[in-house]
Amino acid sequence: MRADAARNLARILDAARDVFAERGSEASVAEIAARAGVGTATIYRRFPTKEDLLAALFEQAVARLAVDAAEAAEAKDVGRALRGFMQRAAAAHMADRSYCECAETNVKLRPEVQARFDELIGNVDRLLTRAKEAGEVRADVNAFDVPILLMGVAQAGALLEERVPGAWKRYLDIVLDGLRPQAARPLSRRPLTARDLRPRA
Amino acid sequence: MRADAARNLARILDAARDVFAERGSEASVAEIAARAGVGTATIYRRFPTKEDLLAALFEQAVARLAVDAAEAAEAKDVGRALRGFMQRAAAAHMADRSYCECAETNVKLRPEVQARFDELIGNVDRLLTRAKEAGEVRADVNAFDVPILLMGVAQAGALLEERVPGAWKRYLDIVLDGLRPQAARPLSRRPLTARDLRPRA
Amino acid sequence: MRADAARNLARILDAARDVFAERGSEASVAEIAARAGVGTATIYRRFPTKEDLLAALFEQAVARLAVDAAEAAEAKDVGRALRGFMQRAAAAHMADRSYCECAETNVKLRPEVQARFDELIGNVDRLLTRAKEAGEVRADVNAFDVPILLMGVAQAGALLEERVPGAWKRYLDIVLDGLRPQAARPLSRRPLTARDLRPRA
Amino acid sequence: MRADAARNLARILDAARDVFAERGSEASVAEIAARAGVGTATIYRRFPTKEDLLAALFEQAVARLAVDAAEAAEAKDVGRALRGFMQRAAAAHMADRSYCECAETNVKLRPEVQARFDELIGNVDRLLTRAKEAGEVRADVNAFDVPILLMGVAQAGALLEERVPGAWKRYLDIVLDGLRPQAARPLSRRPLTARDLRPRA
DNA sequence: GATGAATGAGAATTCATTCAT
DNA sequence: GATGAATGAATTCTCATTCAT
Repeated sequence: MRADAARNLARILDAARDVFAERGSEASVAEIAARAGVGTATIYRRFPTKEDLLAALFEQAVARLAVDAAEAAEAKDVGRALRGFMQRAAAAHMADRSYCECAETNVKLRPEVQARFDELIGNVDRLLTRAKEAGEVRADVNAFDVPILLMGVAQAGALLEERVPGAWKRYLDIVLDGLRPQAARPLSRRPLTARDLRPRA
Repeated sequence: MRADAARNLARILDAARDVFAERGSEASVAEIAARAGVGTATIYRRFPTKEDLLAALFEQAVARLAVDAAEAAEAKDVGRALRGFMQRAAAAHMADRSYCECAETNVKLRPEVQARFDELIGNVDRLLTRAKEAGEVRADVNAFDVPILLMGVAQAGALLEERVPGAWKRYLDIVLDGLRPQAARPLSRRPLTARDLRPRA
Repeated sequence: MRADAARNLARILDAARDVFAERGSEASVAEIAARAGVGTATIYRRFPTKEDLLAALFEQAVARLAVDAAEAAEAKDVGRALRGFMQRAAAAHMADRSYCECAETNVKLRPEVQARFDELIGNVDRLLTRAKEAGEVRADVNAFDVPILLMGVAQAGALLEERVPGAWKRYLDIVLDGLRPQAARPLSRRPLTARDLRPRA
Repeated sequence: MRADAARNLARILDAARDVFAERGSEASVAEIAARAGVGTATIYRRFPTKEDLLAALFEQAVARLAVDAAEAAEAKDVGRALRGFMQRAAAAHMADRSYCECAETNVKLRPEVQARFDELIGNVDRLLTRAKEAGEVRADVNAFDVPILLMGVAQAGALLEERVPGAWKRYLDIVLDGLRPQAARPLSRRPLTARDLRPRA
């Protein structure tokens, strides 16, 4: 039954992704089970807690961002690559209502999520370093700023998405301009460090 | 009994403001009633629905922003006034967990809220127009962009507030720099119009 | 609605007493609600937790024992009074399947239950002291031994009750004989003290 | 495969013994399977029902008591032997949280358990007869009383075990004194007979 | 007019048992 | 013969809203 089990797991993850994306993280496990065509207990076999399920999906999402950032960091035109990365990332945030909700909760403190997040930060750091060297990005921002700003763009965009689909792109543009050196004024607050985002820090 | 009733209403609104600010819009009506020292039914007499209560508070909050924007629009140093307004507004967003939640729901579509929002937009428009004339703000943004951007800053800041209090100020700085003409690139999306935010539009 | 509420509370307590007595403490709140003719939420309004409900009933039961012990302590024939008290107490244990279950759990650690238990112990102590003076009870037992022994008799009796109703009386007789001085051998363990039964002791 | 199957059965029984002893009869089959290193279905192949598994273990436990009683019945110092048997038996009850729970349910009515129980009763009867002849035990008790009293001691002891380990020994002492002739008063209930404990009797 | 008691609908989670591989 | 995946039924608890006093 390895095959069937794997298929069921995939159906659960797919269903959960869809349902959480549509309804947010408060969607009920029953709805996911119904969409996946399994009983709720089947979900609880794989994921002892609803939060575990959310964490698994969130981890995957962060991992996808990390991969994308890694590719962007290698691109020839680094300014273009940075913008492309942030556009794709923001679009991914927008497509999943639960993404930002997970980032708000302690889901983000789970070690497996932290590991992916560290990868993401590392890759973004490489991307950003090159972008600074190319004069595309102001010197006083760091990799931690990027996911924060993306979250803000996505949340603001979510307010409008139903009525003005894609409006978030406008706000991403403004934020990207804010990252350019040309308009930079001194920032009133220090950049974040890894310590700031660690549990109990 | 007019006096008692009015006092009760005030206590309800105060309690609801506190509770929703602390716990978010999912706080229970019972908790608000307890904090206000009234029965739950007393709340339901004034506000047929929990959402009606949220809307009343949201309306007040938007009204306060409108007043602040009006004052800012008259200030001598318009650049400084804009930044000051946005800092106070973002701080207000941060202080009330329910604020952004209301903006996400259809609370924002209620006519009384719309009226306040129109005032806010009008005042921000005056502020922004002067700021553009002073060369402080790029020409391609409009008043609708401001509350959107504030919401994004506040939501991003909320992610960090517990661990890095005040971090939102850093992100507001970046957004403010993004609004300056110096780094402006063409925006990929048109600005919003009043029609975009009307019900059924 | 004071009257109705009080009536409902009484019905809840009566129903809970019956259901827990019959089915034990694992009976479902739903069954109690059904028997009481109320919704489950009504029960949760009065008793935030199922355990709170159990504790309230347990407290009442201990209180009844305490009253009975107080009366017994005043009786003329102290030996007869002791036996009478223990018979009635054991009968009460037998009539309520949840009684011993509560004594096993941390329900017994609740302060309100502790207070009743302290009363019980105090009254039993008076009863026992007089019984010792009258030569009816061995000197090396104390008041804490009494509820323990009663529990044992009741639990043993419960095994038989369905098939041999009242068999517990036989075992109570044997225990009562064990408390008499005539057959006393040194006890291998020290008596309990109040400290032993306190939380964290 | 005979060997593997036998090994699995042994592992299941060992694991079940441990788990039920620690957690009581409400421990989940899944936990036992995990501890045994087998799948749950393997358990269900051997034991169609969780209760069948409990019964098998209970049968073994009763059998061990029967053996111990047989040895005690042959001992030179019969009073000492009786006390020793009851101490060991009570200790065994204490060490297995599920033991008394099984005795409470209809597990005890299964024929295989009955057979073991009959052995136990027979051996205890021999032990008791000799003890009566030696003047160590009152004449009006019989073998059926012994397991009942042990159960009572164990259940009472269980209430205290966590806080006052070994306290049960004190209560066993009292019960043993109650079995001595010196303090015997007439018992208010007749002794049990084999018929009382038969199914449907 | 105010109160707070009552409730129905639903949420997460658990577990003995069955079934497909 | 063994496995572990699947599940239905049950359980505790929550909350917005209505209703009787």
